[in-house]
Amino acid sequence: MGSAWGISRTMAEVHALLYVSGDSLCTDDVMERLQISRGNASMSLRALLDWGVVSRVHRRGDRKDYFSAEQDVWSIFRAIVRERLKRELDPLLASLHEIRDRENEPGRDESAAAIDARLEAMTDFLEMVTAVGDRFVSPSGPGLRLAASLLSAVEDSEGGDP
Amino acid sequence: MGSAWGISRTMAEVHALLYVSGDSLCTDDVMERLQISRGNASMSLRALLDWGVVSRVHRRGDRKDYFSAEQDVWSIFRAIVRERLKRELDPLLASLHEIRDRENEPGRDESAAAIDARLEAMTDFLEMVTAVGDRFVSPSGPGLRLAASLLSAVEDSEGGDP
DNA sequence: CGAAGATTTCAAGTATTTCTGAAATGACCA
DNA sequence: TGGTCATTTCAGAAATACTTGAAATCTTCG
Repeated sequence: MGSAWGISRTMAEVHALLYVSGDSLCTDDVMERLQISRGNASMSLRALLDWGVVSRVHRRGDRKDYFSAEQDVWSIFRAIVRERLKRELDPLLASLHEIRDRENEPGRDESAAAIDARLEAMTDFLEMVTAVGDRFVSPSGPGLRLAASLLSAVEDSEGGDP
Repeated sequence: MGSAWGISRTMAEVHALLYVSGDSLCTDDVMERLQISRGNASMSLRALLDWGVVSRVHRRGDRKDYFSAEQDVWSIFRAIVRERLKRELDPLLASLHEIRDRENEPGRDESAAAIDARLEAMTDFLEMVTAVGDRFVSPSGPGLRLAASLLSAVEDSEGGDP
């Protein structure tokens, strides 16, 4: 699956394998199917666990760990959005806040005020995006699904080309 | 600005410089401010033009090209979403279609059918996401802004913790 | 047309990320 | 408790991605 998902190629391959196969596979299965090293398989699986799109499964009478991928595409999508919001927006907002706090000191002239205005426009916007995103990404509630219904409704009601 | 935007660090820096400064700057300004090579500056600016978040400005009586960043945060966001949909979802969907076309040949057994079902679930989902995304990313129409109003309304009407 | 100045391209170098494989750690059972 | 098998870690190797700088190309003006 696309390598440009904000995750490494191998991680994407491992997820694709688990999702498509539908089964739970153990580390050795993954290594063999994808021809990757044990360490790589282990790290990729752990990362997928952290993303919440893969879960560990124990088989009775077997000491190995097995892994299976979440099968609901909505859950997968939510997990991906959640993780990417966290990784991409949060650090950016943190930096913007830091800058804002630092800026309230010296002799402020006209152009500094204009700069601040632009930074604030960006900050406010990203805070709004984060707030909306968090709402739909939260594990409980109608969340993203409801959002999509609304968006689809808008799409349908707009008719053809204007 | 965050380096994890799906674009390179330098490109992000160039955009941040142009956005924050508010002015139009020429290649040499960018090189000097960010201490980067001419080639790098040129390539980054071109990429930003491709993304549609920076535009070329000509000053009469001056042969140099000047560049200025889009100032409307909504437009910036739309451009980023548009480009990322194109780069991340489109290739993925293309692969899925290719697989689907290839799969309709040999002796199909039970597990092959199950695999196809999963691939189709994913394909359908991504097509839906693309369709909704395209609608809101399209240059004309209320687009994303309307979407956000709707999403905000939902957010507000949900009240506090259930 | 030709010179001057600006931009783009690209091979080579540098930096960053990812992968490997073996050693260390952990888990279970007799 | 010690042995066996599975998992995790991590330093170095390999693969990617980014940057540079100079040559090639393009544009404008005299």
